[in-house]
Amino acid sequence: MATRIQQKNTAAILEAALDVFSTNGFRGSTVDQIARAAGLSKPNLLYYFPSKEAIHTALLDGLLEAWLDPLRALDEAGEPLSEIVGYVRRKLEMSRDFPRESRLFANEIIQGAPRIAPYLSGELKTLVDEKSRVIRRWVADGKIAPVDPYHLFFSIWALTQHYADFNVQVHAVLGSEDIDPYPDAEAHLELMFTRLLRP
Amino acid sequence: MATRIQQKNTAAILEAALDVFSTNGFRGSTVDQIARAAGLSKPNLLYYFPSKEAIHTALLDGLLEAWLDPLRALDEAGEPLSEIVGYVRRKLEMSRDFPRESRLFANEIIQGAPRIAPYLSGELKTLVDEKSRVIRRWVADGKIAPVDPYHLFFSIWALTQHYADFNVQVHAVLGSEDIDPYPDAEAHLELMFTRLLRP
Amino acid sequence: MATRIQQKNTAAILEAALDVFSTNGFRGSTVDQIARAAGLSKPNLLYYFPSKEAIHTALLDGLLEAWLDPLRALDEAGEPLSEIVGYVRRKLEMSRDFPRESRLFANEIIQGAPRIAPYLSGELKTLVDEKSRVIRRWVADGKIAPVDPYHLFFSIWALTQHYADFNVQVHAVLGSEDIDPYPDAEAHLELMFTRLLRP
Amino acid sequence: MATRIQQKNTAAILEAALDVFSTNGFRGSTVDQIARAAGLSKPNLLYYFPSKEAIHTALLDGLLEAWLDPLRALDEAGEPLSEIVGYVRRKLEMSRDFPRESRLFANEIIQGAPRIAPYLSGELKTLVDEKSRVIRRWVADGKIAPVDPYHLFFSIWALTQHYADFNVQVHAVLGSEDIDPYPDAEAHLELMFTRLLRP
DNA sequence: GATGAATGAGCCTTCATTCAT
DNA sequence: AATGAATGAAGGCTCATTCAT
Repeated sequence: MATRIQQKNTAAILEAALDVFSTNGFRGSTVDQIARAAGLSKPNLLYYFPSKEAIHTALLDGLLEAWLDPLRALDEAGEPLSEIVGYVRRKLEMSRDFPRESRLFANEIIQGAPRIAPYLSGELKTLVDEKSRVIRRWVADGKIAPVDPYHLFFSIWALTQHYADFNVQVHAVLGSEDIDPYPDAEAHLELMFTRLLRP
Repeated sequence: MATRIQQKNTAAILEAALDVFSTNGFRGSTVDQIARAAGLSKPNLLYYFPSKEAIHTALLDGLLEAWLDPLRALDEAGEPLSEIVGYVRRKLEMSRDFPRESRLFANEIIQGAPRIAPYLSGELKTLVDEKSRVIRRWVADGKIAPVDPYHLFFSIWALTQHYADFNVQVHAVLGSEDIDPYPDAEAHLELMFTRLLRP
Repeated sequence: MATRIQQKNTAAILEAALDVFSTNGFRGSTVDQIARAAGLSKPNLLYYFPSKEAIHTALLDGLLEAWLDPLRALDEAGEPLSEIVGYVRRKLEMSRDFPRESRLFANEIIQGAPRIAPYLSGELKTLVDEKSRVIRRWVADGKIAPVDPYHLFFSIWALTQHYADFNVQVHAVLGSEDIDPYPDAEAHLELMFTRLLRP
Repeated sequence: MATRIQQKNTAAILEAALDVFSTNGFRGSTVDQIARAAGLSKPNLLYYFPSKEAIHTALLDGLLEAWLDPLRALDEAGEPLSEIVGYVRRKLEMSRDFPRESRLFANEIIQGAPRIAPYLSGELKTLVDEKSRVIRRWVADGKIAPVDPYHLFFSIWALTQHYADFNVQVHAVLGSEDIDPYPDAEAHLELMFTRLLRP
């Protein structure tokens, strides 16, 4: 059972590591950076996690655990269009509220998914296949316009995660750090998917 | 004036570096890796480029130079919808034909654009602003449905680059390395933007 | 006065340390290994012994104390040949019953005796010199064949300790872990020294 | 093909490493020590050998290669007693001329032979078994006194290597660093084996 | 007596870069 | 134009020891 201090420090480390890993990638990050950000000495940090890799793994594990929740919530029994738009909205909220997690994930994928390949073709694919069947049924039933479910999901992921992963570019184009792009993004994405899918 | 050998080696280095940097990121790549991939010794490589950073910069400079071409080609005088869909198609082709360049760019942006921030708020923003005015005019003229030009561009970038940057995930979901996602992707994206923009 | 627990823990530490030091050497052993083997936490172990070095010293002190007993027992008044063969037998029994102690000692000597040099040229040499005089007297009296006492002792130590120190090699050559080499060893050594010394 | 400098530095490293490893054991030795002893910087040393382990392995490989030569030379066709005494003499010469190699080997064996166990039950045992058959034949033919060949070899190894491995103790007992124990040792060992084996 | 927490020093190794040829 | 040799500066990790409770 973890003591108070353990909980506090473990949390501080993961928080710091998320910051560091998500902006610098795994190899670009140093244990020292993380330790400093967590307010610990390097050996003290390694007292809680056996290695740099272990911290990264812990972070990814925690992330992947929650990563699919928005998709899981897509309900076959619901109204098709609003179910899908709801999924888009939830994904966009995740980008807004957990941009570092999104970048951590993006870093992994772009670099060839060395650590999470099994997850992609395992859990992820299984769930996507399951929900794809739902989409196909809705299409077959004429409840939404015909669409390739896989590419539908790719669209949703691409469009929502973009606001987290490419956030620097988004702000550069919008012309200011202070503009919150999410309200407009939400309206825009809702429009896109509504137009695409309305039967 | 560059000799034949100089040209050949410089090209080999940039080709090798693109491979290495795009999959490992800047810090994750070593000069040794690049030298080996280029078939040169490490000191010889550094005879052509003064530093690791310089190779990376050269690569980015070359990339950014061409990066905006598809957007530049968007012609105010053309037919609005097919101009935009044409832009989407060109960007998607770039993802298909130059996925490493796309990942190189993505790596930079995700990591906070330390080296290309000026480009983003300079050249890029200028061009985007210019083309945004075109979009707005088309909207004002009733030639396309109302849309926020910035978020329109974000959509195009997100959707097209996704197939290059997240290619590992795309293939994992599709279930095979051998499937070419681009034909379906093109149809899907064309549909999306047509539905979105048709007045 | 040491409590029951103190005695128990001190003993457990020394027992564990003997195990660890004798197979890994001083530098090759870690306090953690010893603590784990003793069933104690690291700080608790250091409550009983102030340092790693102190444990090692305690072990060596205890060992050296008993190390010379077999030689001390060599009795001038006894029958020369059987006195010497008796000494050989006792040393061989020590190898059989206390192989770890033998390896601890061997490790020290091989590495230049950094910690026990004084003992070697002190206690050990004094006793060896004393017993050498006995041997020389027996030779002079024609009770055993002429032999250099120093090299006689070297022979005895080398031959008997070999079965403890090189035990891995002995078993590899004999072809099995399960063979007990000591009965044959004893016969062999008795033969060697009898043949050597019989007048 | 190795250049002049390579040969020189590789040799210097192995020489230095032999010194350091044979007195401190593997774990007790640091790359820094070896580098300093070889007159190189630490990274420069690692330019020649990829790791500390590799240096150690190179040393052991070279050693084991030559380690069995004296035994291989034991000739079935020769005069039995002088063949065996000749073997003893050659082993003793190796102790005198290559004491560090002997201690390197001893360190390995005492610590459980983690790196050379295969050698012991492979090459070594094979050769020992072969030569044991020779010994047994000589015994059967009445050319030497009955003796267990395995324990005969153990005796030879123990007695000869002792002068290298326990050399500190030998000198402490003899009372001076300046005494050369080998002449007396040779006479003593010759006597031992002659008495033991003369039919 | 005992333990969770912490750390300074050190160790092996990597790497971008420089030097000499 | 090319390469073998060399190095300073880090980086990940270990470890004996100390601190606080």
